[in-house]
Amino acid sequence: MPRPPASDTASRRELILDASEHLFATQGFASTTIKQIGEHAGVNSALLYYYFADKDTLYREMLQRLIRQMISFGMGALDVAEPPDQRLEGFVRRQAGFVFEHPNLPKLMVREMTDHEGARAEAIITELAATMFRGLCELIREGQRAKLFRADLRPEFAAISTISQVAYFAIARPAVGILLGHKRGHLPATTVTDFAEHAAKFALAALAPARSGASRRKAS
Amino acid sequence: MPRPPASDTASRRELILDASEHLFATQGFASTTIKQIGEHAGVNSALLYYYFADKDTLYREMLQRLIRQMISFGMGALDVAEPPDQRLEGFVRRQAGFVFEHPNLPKLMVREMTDHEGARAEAIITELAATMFRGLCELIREGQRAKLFRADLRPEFAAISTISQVAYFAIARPAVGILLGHKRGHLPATTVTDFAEHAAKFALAALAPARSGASRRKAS
DNA sequence: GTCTATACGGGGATAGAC
DNA sequence: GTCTATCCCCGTATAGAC
Repeated sequence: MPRPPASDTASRRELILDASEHLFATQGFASTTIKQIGEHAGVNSALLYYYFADKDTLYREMLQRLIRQMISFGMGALDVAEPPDQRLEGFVRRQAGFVFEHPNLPKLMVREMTDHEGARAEAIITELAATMFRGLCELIREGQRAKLFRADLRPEFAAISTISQVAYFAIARPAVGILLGHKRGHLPATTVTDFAEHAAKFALAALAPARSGASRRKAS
Repeated sequence: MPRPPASDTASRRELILDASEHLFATQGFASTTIKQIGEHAGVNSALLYYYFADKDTLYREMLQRLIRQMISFGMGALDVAEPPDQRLEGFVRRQAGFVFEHPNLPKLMVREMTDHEGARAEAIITELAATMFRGLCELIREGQRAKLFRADLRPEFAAISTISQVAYFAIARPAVGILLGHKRGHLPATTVTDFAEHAAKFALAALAPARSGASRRKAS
């Protein structure tokens, strides 16, 4: 029974995926070398070719693993029994939580877009469209039917605007720090949570009916 | 495709910058080779080393040229004699116009963020912060003082939320196409302009006072 | 399964002719 | 200023020992 040393519970394969996720995210596909990944994972670089056909296959498997995680996490905020406005607020918070706990995700997604026009991630994005994005659009439609949200916004566009705030903040984080007047690279942790709260509020305000008769609890 | 043989007007140097802008934006720094740039520019690749010290210097000069263009363009929407809400709407439209006419810009900015945490673009982003971003924040503050905008949003955060919509749409364009249910890569041109209009409306709705009636806000 | 050693090609950069 | 030719490193991927 081939058992790795007690120190690493994770299989070598998982270690390789972990290391490649980090390196591909921070350096990009082309700049990351097989040898670097092996070094980071603590295995010999030739071993990568035992588990994965080539560099590209390794990349795809890594990406798929990560996005699956995000989808299951994001759906958790949509599948709850709460009114649409609360669910939307919860979704934005949850999006922020995930993105800032997994900074690799926005980086990798963005690289996909710019490097290949999303070609390598098409299947995954389609999955995303059918689950999380569709759920968010439905939520907005539901709020519109309930007169909680204004009806003169296209739900899909409103969904993109909602998502975009936290997504952009995460992607452009280094620039955001500078824009907000901080020293390079060091954005206080409170700013991040503050912005998540702001983003939820901003989206809800934009969606609120022009005549603000509708119920706005939030008496905290 | 290579440019036509050196038309007298554009210097070889400019041709090289043009080609590198396109290639760095679409392929990234590491994946773009000196030889490709030379080919695209219609000059011999060794000539790049006559005009630029090395690949990195070429990259920086290219980036600086592009961002200067954007700043001067963006400021045009802020320096007009109109009420804040109209100026904000104009700004978003102009941002969209520039970004979709210069698709290289969002790609390069995003690469900067992910590749080097913005390190190579720090000076330029600082410039951006001091001009365009500051202008946008001022605009929002002015609207707040004039009671046109709600006062319980941090101007800097509201500015980021405003910018983020179009920026994210441009960055994630391939994914956005899929999310909206189109065939891969082919987002109708009308969708782009429609979204720009939506983004301006969304931001103005979010900034609109909750209800001008005398309801006093709780201090939070 | 995991390692050592190496082939093979490609890319950045330089020398030097014109 | 612009080109031809070339050096040399480094990265992917494979062969094969253990």
